[in-house]
Amino acid sequence: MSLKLDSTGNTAADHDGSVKSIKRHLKKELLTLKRNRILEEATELFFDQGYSGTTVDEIAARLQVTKPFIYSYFKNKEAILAAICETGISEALDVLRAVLAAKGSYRDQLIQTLWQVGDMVIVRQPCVVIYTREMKKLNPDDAQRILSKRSEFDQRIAKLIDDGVKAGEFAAGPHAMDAIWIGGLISWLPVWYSASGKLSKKDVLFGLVEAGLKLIGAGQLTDLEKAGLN
Amino acid sequence: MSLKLDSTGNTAADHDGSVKSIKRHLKKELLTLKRNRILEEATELFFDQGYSGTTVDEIAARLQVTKPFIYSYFKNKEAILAAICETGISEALDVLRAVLAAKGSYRDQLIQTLWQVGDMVIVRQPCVVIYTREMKKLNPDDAQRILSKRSEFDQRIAKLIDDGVKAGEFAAGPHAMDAIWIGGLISWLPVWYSASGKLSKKDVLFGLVEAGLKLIGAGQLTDLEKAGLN
DNA sequence: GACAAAATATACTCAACAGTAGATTTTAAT
DNA sequence: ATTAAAATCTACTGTTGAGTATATTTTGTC
Repeated sequence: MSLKLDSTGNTAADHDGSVKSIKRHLKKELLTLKRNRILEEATELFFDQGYSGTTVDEIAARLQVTKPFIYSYFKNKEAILAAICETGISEALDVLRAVLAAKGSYRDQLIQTLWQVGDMVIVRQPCVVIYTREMKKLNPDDAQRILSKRSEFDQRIAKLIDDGVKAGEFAAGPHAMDAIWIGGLISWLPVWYSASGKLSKKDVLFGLVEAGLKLIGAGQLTDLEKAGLN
Repeated sequence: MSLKLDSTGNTAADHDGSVKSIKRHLKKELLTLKRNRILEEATELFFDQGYSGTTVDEIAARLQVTKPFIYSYFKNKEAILAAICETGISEALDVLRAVLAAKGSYRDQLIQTLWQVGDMVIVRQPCVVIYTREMKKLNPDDAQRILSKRSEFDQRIAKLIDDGVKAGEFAAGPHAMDAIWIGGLISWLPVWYSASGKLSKKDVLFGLVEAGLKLIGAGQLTDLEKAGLN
């Protein structure tokens, strides 16, 4: 039958015979909703069973739908994987851009970056884990596109550190690898988070920010700064 | 034809018609050698392409051998995976036991543990990575056996910390999670190591030891201690 | 309510791959 | 040299799963 949508039901409908444009709009929304539901279920399955260990039929079954349905939204199985992998990177990049666009000291920008991106990574944990695990199974085009976003991320962090050093906010010294280390810290957050199992998201994020600051020699997190993070 | 052995050739043969027991012995050695070569190639392939992404025929081809050959050494594909996964844990446990058996202060034992186990983990990188990636594909029996070794590892570390605290060598306080954190540090070493790509094994190991010491509040690594590590 | 178009399902194809039965070669001892 | 046993291969089976051609249902429009 029809695709199993979110538990929110959404029986809502503006029933008057209103203009086409509205209907078109609704339709488009429906399409992306369905696409997203496919990605949600696929993400959960890939996360639990791995990419190769998951069949397209399984994804379909979860949605109470059949295989060709999936194939009308994605060219092939690998396209689903690519979409999932891209989600994590894209959102991280969006968050980073937003943080860097806001004004503030470099120190503040770094703190915010770690906190916000860290938060996003924890929330999108499965995407990030799937990406690191299954990267090698992407076709070259997808791999390239995603990798270039990943590079932009690293470069922006490197520039932030560089600017901060020039402005005298961070300790001078060789920072060549720091951006990579910070990227690493963030990437491995999901593992730390789920491995410990007991720490709250907030605690983990505070830990991340403090580690990041130590890494580039920007000192401890002050109580005031702590209070500013929610 | 015959199994492609190590590049060392090994045409050596004590040619005299010596006693059976020697021949028997040689034969047994050959068997384990072959088994190990299968594991070596499988490890490389699983590491690069994942477990599901690797066929038994591929493993056979690498050894210039056929599939039934493999199946005469392993019950099935999953048994190969289990053997690989077990290698990492078993060797880590061996190293840990040896370190803990040697006398020395608790502080020294911790330093040695981190250094030696860390070294082993870097060397056996692929096994460790494969284990963390493919764990879920093991059958319950294998998973249980391996997990119990993993537990013994964690418990011994926990005990080391505990003893060290009681002896006043480590800072008192809640250490409930520290063993897990240390286990985590060690587990993620391969990723840090290969991700950075530029750091030497030694540098990474020094970093590990220092992180471990900080974690349990045992202070910095002294120059003397550094000198003692090779 | 009829009809075109869109959405979704049924029922298949084809290839890849784990695992095996039985033939063939190699080894080692007499 | 002969022969039994061990080692290894050839050639197969059965299944699974990605991807698709075609039928059916649903939706929207007149």
